[in-house]
Amino acid sequence: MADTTTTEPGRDFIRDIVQADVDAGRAQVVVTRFPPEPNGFLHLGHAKSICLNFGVAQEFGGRCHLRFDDTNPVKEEQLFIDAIQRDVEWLGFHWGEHLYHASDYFEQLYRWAEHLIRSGDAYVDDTPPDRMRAQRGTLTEPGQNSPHRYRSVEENLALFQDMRAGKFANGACVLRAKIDMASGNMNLRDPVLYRILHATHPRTGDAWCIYPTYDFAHGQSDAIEGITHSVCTLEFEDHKPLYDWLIARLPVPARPRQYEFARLNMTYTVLSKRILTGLVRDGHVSGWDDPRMPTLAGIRRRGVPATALRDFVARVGVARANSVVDVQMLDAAIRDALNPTAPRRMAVLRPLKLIIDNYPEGRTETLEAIDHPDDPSQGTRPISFGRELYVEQDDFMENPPKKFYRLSPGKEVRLRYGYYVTCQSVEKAPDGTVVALHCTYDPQTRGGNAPPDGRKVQATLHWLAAADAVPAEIRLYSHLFDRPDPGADGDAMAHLATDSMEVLTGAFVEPALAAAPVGTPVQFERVGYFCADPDGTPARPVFNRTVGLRDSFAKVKTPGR
RNA sequence: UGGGGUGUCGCCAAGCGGUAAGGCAACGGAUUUUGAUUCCGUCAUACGGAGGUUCGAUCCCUCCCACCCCAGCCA
Repeated sequence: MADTTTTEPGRDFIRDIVQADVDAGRAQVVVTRFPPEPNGFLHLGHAKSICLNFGVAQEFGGRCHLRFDDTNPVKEEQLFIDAIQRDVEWLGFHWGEHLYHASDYFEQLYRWAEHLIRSGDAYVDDTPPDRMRAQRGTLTEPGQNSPHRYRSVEENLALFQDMRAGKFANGACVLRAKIDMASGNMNLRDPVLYRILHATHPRTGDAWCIYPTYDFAHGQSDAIEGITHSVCTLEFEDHKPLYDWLIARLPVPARPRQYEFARLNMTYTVLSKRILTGLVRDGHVSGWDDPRMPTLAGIRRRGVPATALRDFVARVGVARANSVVDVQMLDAAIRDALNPTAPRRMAVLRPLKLIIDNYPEGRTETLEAIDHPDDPSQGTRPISFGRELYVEQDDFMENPPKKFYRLSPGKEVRLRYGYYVTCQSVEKAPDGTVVALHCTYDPQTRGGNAPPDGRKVQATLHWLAAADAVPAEIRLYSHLFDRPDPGADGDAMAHLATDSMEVLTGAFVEPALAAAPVGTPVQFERVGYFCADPDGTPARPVFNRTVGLRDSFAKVKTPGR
């Protein structure tokens, strides 16, 4: 079970900063953290952050904490807390003893809030939300001070205690930092530090009815844990002055620093928790782990190994420029991870009966197939051959165009590990559809070897003996959205693809695949990488297509594009 | 004349004053019992634009342009 990163971590500006801090002695041990809010499942964007935070800690011999940023009980659930832990571990990272929750610090944060009140840096404001918004000003106009900005310390302390004691309804008042209502940075216009939320928290239950905001919880939690490098995405850049403002005024045990990098965006994909939540809620997908979802759970179920994801993230790199990564980069990383190890098997997705007229009726024989062309140590397996076989519908054309190498009337091809066969005639249904191919085989080509006369064929096809092929359901997935930039016009849902999943119910696979363990990758020769889905049974396995093989013939079929 | 960022090949991305890495994609060609893999080769006189400093600038300065983020008691 080799589960090591295949691509060495690249160098990036974050690692340069950490290196410089280590070299200059500013950081004895490097401590980072991955701080998800448990309000949904982790997706590819989180994978980038996880690989960065855990990766940096690993490379510098430090540690990375998993910390749940659970400061908003109305959106958070235990279900998500569990899923997040499962996904981080699956990705290959371990927090050891360092599992934390912002909610672990609620009491400490409360005391620090009082500290701010005592130093005159925070006040309780009972201005109604809409009025507060008006007073905040706009991007180009300064805000106005709240009439409650200069309450006495005693009054603020009493009010804040009353907030905690549950004497007020939701929204009745908040605790605000007293900074600068005219600041060009909106985050400094007396930001809210605490709000009243009479809601049950997944961990603290009903112990609290006031909760710290992200701004008040995050930096202080970092400080408590001794985080040296607090790495987050670009949109928090404007929060850094506030982060620093709070750290500077509170008796915190450490002085963490925040650094920002660009979040991951990918073509034909949406990495917005809001939209992903909607897809699940409205039943557009089967769940958070639907194989089409860009969630780690979905990607895992699709059959993508964690190594591929780590490699992908390494290939993408870390920078500060907003960018959109081509999904094909992910596909390439997946193929590169799977190709060297995935055992080869044969499966016919859209079967077409092939009858070998000169093959003795009732006879069957056992042939030998190689499990991996580049890795002899994987060995071989027996496969059965008979008079009636299945081949892929795509591998036959009655009137083939110029560069079609596969079967057509009069054409000879090789059946992989089988024999050379030549198509002699076509059997059609009354409506004209081809129902079977009648062929002859050359007994001298057993195993697929060239005959004594050295005759060559242009194509080698995969096939299955009709006698023991196992019926299977195969699910082919493609992009959930039908345009490269689904969110560009602000309505991603309008670009939900209608054909993102194709279910093939009449497929067949090798007998050995009936018992394929769920999630284990296998290559269906000439088709792609697949893995068994938990929906299947030994009698009727279900396979997910992880990713197709590169197909240069597709370009011949549909040039341009 | 709000604040904060970013602009290097079709897509990512190195580069940190000395004359444009790498990956993906694409395109040739070789090998091939997967039109796969592998292997060889091609693919930025050019770094958003205009000035300037310098022997020399993608890297420094000035101005301009474009795009992204911020007006939640979300994170």
